[in-house]
Amino acid sequence: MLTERQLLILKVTVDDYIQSAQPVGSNQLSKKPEIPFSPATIRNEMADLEGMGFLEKTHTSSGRIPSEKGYRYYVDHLLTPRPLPQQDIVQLRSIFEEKLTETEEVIKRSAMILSELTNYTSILLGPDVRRHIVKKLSIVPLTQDAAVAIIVTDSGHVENRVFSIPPGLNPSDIEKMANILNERLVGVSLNNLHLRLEQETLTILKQHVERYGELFHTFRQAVLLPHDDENIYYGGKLNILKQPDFHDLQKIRDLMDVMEEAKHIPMILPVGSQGLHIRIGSENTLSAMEDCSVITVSYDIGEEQTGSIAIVGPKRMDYKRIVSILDLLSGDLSKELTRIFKGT
Amino acid sequence: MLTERQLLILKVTVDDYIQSAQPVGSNQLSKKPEIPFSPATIRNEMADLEGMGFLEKTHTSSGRIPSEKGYRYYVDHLLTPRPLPQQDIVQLRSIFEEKLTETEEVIKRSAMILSELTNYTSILLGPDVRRHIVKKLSIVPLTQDAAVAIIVTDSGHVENRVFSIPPGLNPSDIEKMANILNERLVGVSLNNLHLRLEQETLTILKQHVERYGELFHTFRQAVLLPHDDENIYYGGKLNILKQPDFHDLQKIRDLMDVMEEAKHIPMILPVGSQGLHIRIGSENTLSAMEDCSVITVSYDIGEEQTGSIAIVGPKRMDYKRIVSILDLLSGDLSKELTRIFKGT
DNA sequence: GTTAGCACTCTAAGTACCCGAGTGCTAATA
DNA sequence: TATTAGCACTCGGGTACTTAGAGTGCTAAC
Repeated sequence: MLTERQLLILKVTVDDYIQSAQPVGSNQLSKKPEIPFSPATIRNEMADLEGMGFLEKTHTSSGRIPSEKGYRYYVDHLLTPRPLPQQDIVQLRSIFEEKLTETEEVIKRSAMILSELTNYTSILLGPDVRRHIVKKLSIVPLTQDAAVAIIVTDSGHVENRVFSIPPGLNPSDIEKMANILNERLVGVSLNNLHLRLEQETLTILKQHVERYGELFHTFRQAVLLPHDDENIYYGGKLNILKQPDFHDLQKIRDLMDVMEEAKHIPMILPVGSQGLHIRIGSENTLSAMEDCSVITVSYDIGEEQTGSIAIVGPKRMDYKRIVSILDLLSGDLSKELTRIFKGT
Repeated sequence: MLTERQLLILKVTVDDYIQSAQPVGSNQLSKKPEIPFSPATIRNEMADLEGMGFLEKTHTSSGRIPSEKGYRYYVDHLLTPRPLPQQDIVQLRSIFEEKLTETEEVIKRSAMILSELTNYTSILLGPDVRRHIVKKLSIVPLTQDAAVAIIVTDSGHVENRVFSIPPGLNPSDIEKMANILNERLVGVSLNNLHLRLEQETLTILKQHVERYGELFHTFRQAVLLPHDDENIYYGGKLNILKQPDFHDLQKIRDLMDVMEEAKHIPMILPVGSQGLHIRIGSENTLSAMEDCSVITVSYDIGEEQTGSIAIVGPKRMDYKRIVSILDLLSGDLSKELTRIFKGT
């Protein structure tokens, strides 16, 4: 459908615009060594490309900029991932320099380095805590009527929440309850915790603990409240302000707002999907992101768990570079986190 | 030094500018009901006030805006705190609507409501975790060579960190160590933890635990790494983008950068000081904040602990309102958090 | 002491103008 | 027939000029 020459011109146009942020004209292009045609020829081809919807003009006599369709074609067919410069690789690997022992620390660091390296905003999603397995459960009394419940998972993650104790309860009952819970709930995933709580544990509690009802109720409440935003990590939130593509303060505000809101995260990062994905402009479901492109990639922890990484930038994003970076990081991160998780 | 009339004109000028963000002219002022003088008289007085450095002009024939000295005089002598509208009080008190059991939750909620109510950015500092008292200490083994150390404090705060276990260590030694640590360290403040660790605990460990050296070292490392940024809470970080006073993207970036950086927080929030403080423009130590005013207030938790609240906005900030809000919140927060802390 | 009047100043908005980069089309060229 | 040179045309952005309006400082009258 597209001739060789059109492909070449499309590619160079997109590359140039990504680099310069300025509409690309035929004269400019003709000066490039890889383009041996005259400006007039280029004009003809560009007109065709515009007719087919790959390029656009900002006004009647301006150079061309890629349309969303143009970007889409570019990333689908014209992206030749070049190897990352050694310096970038070094910086990226510096994430793992000091052997960190906590998944969380590694992910935090990744978010930071990633944003430094790309100048865009990075969003990392940690492994789904709800699939972790309970390793230990304790209840530590604080005062007469409050205690803190602590759940340690196999990944080293610690969930804790304060809950109130019904007044006048026998302290030994709390201990009893903790023991029973430990016996019954170790080995269960956080996901299934509330199910198990109600099924098995309740009947046993009934037999051993006085006034189990109130205690159980308030404990259950505490344990179930989900901290859904606690495994989202950001890097370079302010990098948006660096992009010349964003000047409208209102739009910047909307964009930053949307990104920080935990409930929007599933719309940005496709939680389930494997591999690398690119969403350009209006391909994003959120209207505040219609001027952005998002590149996402998943990574693995052990055999079962996954997390994901997103880079949010302008449509005029350096796709080549970001894809290379995310490819590399996804692999490295999988290895490192699997190592930590398995405790090698 | 200043005549009654000058005081009145200064006050009304500042009030008007705070409200409108536009330079205030003599005609405008003369139309206000509280100002019974002619524009010419006002011009004369304003010229005097400018001569004394309380007012400024943006250009030769513009109206006046307050200088920093003008704001300073205004907040020191002309601030007549009017009672807060009922609606604001209701919204503010909604923080405590659902009886939250955790200090952290209450502070988070305060930060949010505060930013909604003021349209500025709020920064809240929780009580200094290092003064909390160890209530319980556990070590939960995760894998062959990693365990998580958990410290519960009297406030219900839970610190946890993964540390690595020297290979080939006898698991029972870890248990022994946990027991010894618990015996010796419960009741000690986090502040003194490392001191006690080295003094008392070490000698006892020596006697009971084989290869205590490595284990102790890696545990100590884990426990001491301070998470200094974990008790800073923000509300309305993006409110800066709403202010007409801020249009320079570079300055906005610098400002947001500075505020997010935990190490700058002591410069913004005077940690030790009691009561309410206002810092205007260049009175702030950080140059990125030279166009901002910061109002801070402290609050108490129990008899010993304190936290602080800061509101960051433009110099043209609604001082009256913010002072009233912070006054009220500081009291309410002290009461509520003391209640939670004491476990009443 | 206060105020009306007036000449003056400066900004912001509007208009006119030109320059340059870029285009589309036509006709000449290889 | 595909490519290119030539040319008229378009449009944004910069510069210069004008005008309206809000505000000032000063002087003289009240």
